[in-house]
Amino acid sequence: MAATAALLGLEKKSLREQALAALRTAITSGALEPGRHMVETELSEMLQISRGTLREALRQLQQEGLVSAGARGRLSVRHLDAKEIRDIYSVRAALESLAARTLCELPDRQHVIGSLRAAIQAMEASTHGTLEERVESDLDFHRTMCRLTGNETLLHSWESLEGSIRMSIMFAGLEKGVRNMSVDRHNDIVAAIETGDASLARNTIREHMDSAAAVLVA
Amino acid sequence: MAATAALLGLEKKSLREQALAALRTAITSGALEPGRHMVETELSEMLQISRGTLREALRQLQQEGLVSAGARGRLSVRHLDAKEIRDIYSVRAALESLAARTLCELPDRQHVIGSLRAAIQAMEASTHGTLEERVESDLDFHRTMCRLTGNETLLHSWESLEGSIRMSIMFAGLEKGVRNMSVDRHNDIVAAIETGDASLARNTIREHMDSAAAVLVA
DNA sequence: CAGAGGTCGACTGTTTACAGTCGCCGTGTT
DNA sequence: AACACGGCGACTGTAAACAGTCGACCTCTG
Repeated sequence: MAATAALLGLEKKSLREQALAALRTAITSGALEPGRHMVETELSEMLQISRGTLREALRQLQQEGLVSAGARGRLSVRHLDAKEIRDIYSVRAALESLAARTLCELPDRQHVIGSLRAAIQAMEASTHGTLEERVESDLDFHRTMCRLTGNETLLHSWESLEGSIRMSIMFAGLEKGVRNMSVDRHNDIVAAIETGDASLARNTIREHMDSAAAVLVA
Repeated sequence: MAATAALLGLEKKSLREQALAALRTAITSGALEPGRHMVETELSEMLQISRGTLREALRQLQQEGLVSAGARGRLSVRHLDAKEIRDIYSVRAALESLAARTLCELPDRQHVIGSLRAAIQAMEASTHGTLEERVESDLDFHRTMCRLTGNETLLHSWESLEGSIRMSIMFAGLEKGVRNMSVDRHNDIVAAIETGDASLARNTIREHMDSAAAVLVA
């Protein structure tokens, strides 16, 4: 059946989406170092796709803030300085505060709490995994939080920022980046949401983000 | 000199940017009604550009949430319901709260206050103008607020939301949309920022956004 | 009449080709 | 030696062509 492929995540993505994913990974993994000029012909050959298809992917990457435009449309991998990382985390904090607050106001939070605890368990499971895996499970938790609000716009805004967040972590070094990802902190967030105390949840998120940003730029 | 053209805003934009602007206007003005299927060949002919160029613009529009993808990559003009408008305004409130709070924490706010008052004067000047002009000057004020923070990520996130905001106003009807745009309310915001009281500024913004959303979905 | 199959038309996904522009570098001039 | 100039190469902007897919409608068959 058709749904099987969908359930298994095997639906064949368009070349554009594959290219987009590949480029995102290449940038956030550091394979394409910050500041590097991205030559369309070069990349299209590298990814084995046409320039037209590549350009569509680049537009999306640009919107996500992973590449920035220079003179005459020349694109290059974005370079983040300390201030930009702080700025990114400010916006991230604002969005996730909204998420936490929204979740606090839901009448029935049991399902939400369950999903979040499952995400935390996934983090625990990856504690002794690679740094990349730990980052991944951490971002999963936060993305899940945004998704559970049911606010598509919020989720979309967060996902638009996700690339920048990844770059921030990568830029500061994965070791540093992972330092903020304690299970305890995330349990605090879930606990705050469980109480339904919106301002407590908001403050918990904010502290989490502030300390994360502080560690990253240190 | 080359700078002259730049200063006058006369630099020739790429066809993609022109197309993007044209499509944005067409959608937010209602010329392309919500739900309408956007046929690439049709639009490229209408705009007198090639499909490749058009597709790049469409990718950006998609990222901004003005068009949504259906089956097999079919794009259609996004249709907003009441919940989505509330959701959009929740995110907007979160972003602008951050903006207001950030401005409150600036050591020297005189320049900021001046720019914001100028934006309000522009609103006053358009009080008896067309509805579109009033919406424009209102959005200018809020965009300016985000820009003055110096947080490029915040500005970018807000601008990504701008199209959705415009659609919300358009969808609810311009008459309704304009109802929130009193000069007084905006003076309150500036006054709050001037005092430097971050939580006051935040609450002022939130109330402004909440009532705006309430009027729009009423 | 119902249903299987087949053709057609409308789109999107993707590639290839062409045009314009800017920087670089060698050459010739003063 | 310094500088103006002109050809060359590298890229991006734009257009046009090709390929695949899905639904609609029509037809043939039982």
